[in-house]
Amino acid sequence: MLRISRLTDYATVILGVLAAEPERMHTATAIATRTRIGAATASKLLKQLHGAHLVTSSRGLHGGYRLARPAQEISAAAILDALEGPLALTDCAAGHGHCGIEETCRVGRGWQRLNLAIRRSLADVSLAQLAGLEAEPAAFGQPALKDADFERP
Amino acid sequence: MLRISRLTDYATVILGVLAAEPERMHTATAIATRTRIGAATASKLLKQLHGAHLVTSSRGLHGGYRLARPAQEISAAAILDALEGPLALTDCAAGHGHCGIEETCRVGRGWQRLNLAIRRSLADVSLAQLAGLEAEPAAFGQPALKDADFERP
DNA sequence: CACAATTAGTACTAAAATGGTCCTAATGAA
DNA sequence: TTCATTAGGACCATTTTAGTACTAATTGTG
Repeated sequence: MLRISRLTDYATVILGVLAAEPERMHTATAIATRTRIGAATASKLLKQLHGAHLVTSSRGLHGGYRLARPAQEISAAAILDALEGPLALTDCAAGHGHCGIEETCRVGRGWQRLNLAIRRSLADVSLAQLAGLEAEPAAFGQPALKDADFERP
Repeated sequence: MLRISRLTDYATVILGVLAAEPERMHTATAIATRTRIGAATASKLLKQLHGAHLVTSSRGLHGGYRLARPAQEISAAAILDALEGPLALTDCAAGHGHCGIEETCRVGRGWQRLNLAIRRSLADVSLAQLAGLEAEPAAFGQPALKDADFERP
């Protein structure tokens, strides 16, 4: 029910560990033991995060992973995108049209707007905040839902 | 990826049909043919919606379903709740503690806050808006994310 | 009353996503 | 060279999701 997958949750935990010591290299197994996530799973996640350019890697002895940029500059939306692909509340919202269902388009547009609103919320939260590393609350308070979202064309 | 299930989408379409003619009774099969959703599926969904008190039903000849309250008073959150249970972005957010994973609690709290923000967005959108029945945009613009959400205790 | 239309409830099945593991290759520092 | 390490697959078990089917209960109408 509108939940992120467990793997995405894990990934956030992993990123949190990396964010706590951004300068050091962290091996996949070290992270795995530290977070108590299965080694193979942690490794897979790190690979995905690397593919999404959220972490950098280096192989060989003394290799490992590191955050690609400061935790303040990694948004929850970016993490979601990396792990679960672009946010799309519904099939219709994902594009391709062709719902085959009458009236869906009307409803579908509604979901798409909600989509946008949620995405804004996600974009406004950084890894630093998610992981509880931020000392002070960031400059929030922008409406996630804007009037324009529900104006009729 | 943070998507509602297809059935929930269907349910919204069905509710949209009911909302378009709130005074009439609509039989499950009529709705099914009108929306091109499978009859058995539509019927199952209507039963669920009835269980959640979003529609009222009456059996027998000339029976059918009807919206339980005006479309303006049915929120997207209520629909989500009816079809997919209470919103919980992560397992941890759903309660029961015992993540077994170190550090998760810190991260988990972050997700919970996002949870709240998203839920606010969902609560602020009515079926009437989702289905495109609202003549004018509602009084939106309240921040879905509030500063307080990310203040550290 | 008897019938037909209609919802209620439950059980079942097929398909897809999810979570997790394992293996082999490539890499790079000591 | 050697060994710790990431890269990239393939693979499988489990759960969730979507959809169907069947039977019972209810109620207006002739």
